[in-house]
Parts: sequence; C-alpha cells; structure tokens
Amino acid sequence: MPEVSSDFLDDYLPYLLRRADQTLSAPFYAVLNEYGIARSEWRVLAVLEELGELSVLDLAAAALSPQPTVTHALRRLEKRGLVARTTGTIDKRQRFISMTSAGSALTTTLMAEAKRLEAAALSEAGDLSDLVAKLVELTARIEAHTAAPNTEASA
Amino acid sequence: MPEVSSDFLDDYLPYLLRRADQTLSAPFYAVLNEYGIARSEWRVLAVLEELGELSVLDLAAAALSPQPTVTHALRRLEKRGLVARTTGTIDKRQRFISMTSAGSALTTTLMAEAKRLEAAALSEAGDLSDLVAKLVELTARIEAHTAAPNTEASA
DNA sequence: TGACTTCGCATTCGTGTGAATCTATTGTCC
DNA sequence: GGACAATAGATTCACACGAATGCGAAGTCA
Repeated sequence: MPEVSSDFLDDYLPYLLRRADQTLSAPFYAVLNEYGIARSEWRVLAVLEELGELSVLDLAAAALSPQPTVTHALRRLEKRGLVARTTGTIDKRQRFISMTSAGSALTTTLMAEAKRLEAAALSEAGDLSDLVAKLVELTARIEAHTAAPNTEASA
Repeated sequence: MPEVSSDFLDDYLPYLLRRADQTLSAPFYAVLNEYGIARSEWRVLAVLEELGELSVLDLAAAALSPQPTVTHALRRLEKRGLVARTTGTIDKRQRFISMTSAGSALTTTLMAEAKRLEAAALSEAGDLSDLVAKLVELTARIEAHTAAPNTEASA
C-alpha cells in the first residue's frame, strides 16, 4: 500500500469553495460566452447594476478583481456602449463609471439568467440560508482579521 | 429615491463562494508568487501529491481545470523537474503524470504553508465542519443533477 | 484486415490577466 | 506657495489561460 491518502483537499476550504463555485457557475459561463461577455466584464456589470455609479477602485474591490483588470474590462464595455465614464468633479483623478441604458438592460437580462440557473441548480438543495450566513460571516471575519492586525498592507 | 437596491450579489451564491475563496486564498497566493508557481500549477501539484500517479484527464478533472491548461502547466512543471511523464503501457495515448522527489518536497512545503495560513485565517471562525459538510453536499448534488438528467454531456 | 468512430493528449493561437510602472491630481508640511 | 508624499487610474508587457483543432492510438464493425 502506497501510503494512506493524506486528505489534504477534502479539508482545504479554498478547494471546496472553488469547486462549488465552478460547479454552480458552469452553466452561466456558457451563457456569458453566448453574449460575448468575459467573466471579468460580467463581474463589473453586476456590481455596477447593483451599486450604481462607482469609482474604478471601488468597482475593483466590489468585483473582486485587480484594478488593471477592471480598467481593461471597462475599456471593452465602454467601446460596446454598455458603460460610461465621467471624470470626477471634486477629485479629477477619479473616473465614475455608470451604466448606459443598453448596459443596464443587458445586465438585467444576465442577472435574471444567472438567478434562474442558480435556482435550477439549487432546487433540490435544502436550507441554504444557513450556508450563506456562514459564508458571509466567515468572509467578514477573515477580512477583518487580515486587515486589522498590522494596520498596513504588507508587500 | 433611485430604486431600492435589488441585492443581487448578497444572495448570489457564486459571488459569495468566490469572495470567500479569494479572501481566504490571498495570503497563500503571495506564497505561490514567491516560489514562482502559477495557480494552475499549484492545483496540479496538490492533486498529484494527494492522489498519486494520474492521467492528464483525471488530473484536469481533479484540479478543476481544462485539459489544455493542465497540459501547459505540466510542460512547465516537467521543465522544472517537478513532475515526470510516462507513456501508458496498456493505452499508449495516455500519459501518466507522477511527482519527482523534488516536486513532492516542494508540494509538501506548499501544502504545509497552505494549511498553516488557512488555520490562521480560520482560527477565530467557529464550527466549520458544518460549512464544509454543506459545501460538499451541495457540490455533489449539483454535479449529480447536472450530469444525470441527460446521460450525455451536452456540447 | 480495412474503414470509421471515439478517445487521450498536444499544439496553436487569440485573448484576458495582473504585476510593475507611469502620469496626473491631490494632500501635506514647512 | 513650493517641494514632497500619497493616491486614482491608465498603460505596458510578459505570460497564463482555454477554445478550437490536430494527431496518433485504441475500439468497432464488416
């Protein structure tokens, strides 16, 4: 016998989270492909639709994406007429991003599809509010724990 | 009032999963960068270390990555002497991938670091076995639900 | 055995990604 | 007010990613 399996993955939360995400998202990613929308672009659109006008940095934070990735996505989305950029009035460094009506319409469609597919996949799953609550709490706790101790973001 | 926020994201499980994953994994990704290991390569290494010799397709499935991505990762890992490729004896199409001692050593180190960082991040979190169980169950259910109905993997 | 299909993996190639860097603007301190 | 640091965002550039495709090696059926 070549050594007992050490069961790293089965206890490694990031693996389980990623696995669940991928399994759940796969059908929707196919939809995105049909619309020619990259995943990073979808994340930007969803955040914008939900939170309204945002600066690039706020957008990046909410979309869980690095700033350059968001900037690239915005350029593409702007070229397609889905979002608009306006220079900040108070702080001229800032660019405030907002949806165009076309962008909002598309995003609404995508969100509906996303929710539909999610609901279909979860139809047989039981009580998920518990899972959601734990996920939210966990994330919040880690974020606090990571940001707080050193006051400084390490290199 | 510009319409009540529809709270899409707060209820959208893929977003929550991804958010938790990223938050939890961020410190470890910094470690990977230090070692010059891409994320896809880490996933391959972790699976190999845990499951032992595997074919490319099995590896891809376990690593949650597309096959070409795995092949690319393997080429790089082989070039660095971390994995070895042997042609299958029965089926000559297959390539069985195995760890070299150097690869295994590195992976063991990385796994230890991953577990250490995970434990640190989760130190204040309460009972997670519940969360893990729910995640596993959820994933399994979706996978079954997705694969079963049609007997065939759709295009 | 030969034609055809299916499967495993490699390769190509276009594209998204993100670390590092740069520019422009703002805040700060003297 | 001028010099310096800090910040917002754009840009550059190298590289990973993955869809499409190619190719060789089994199965299959006659």
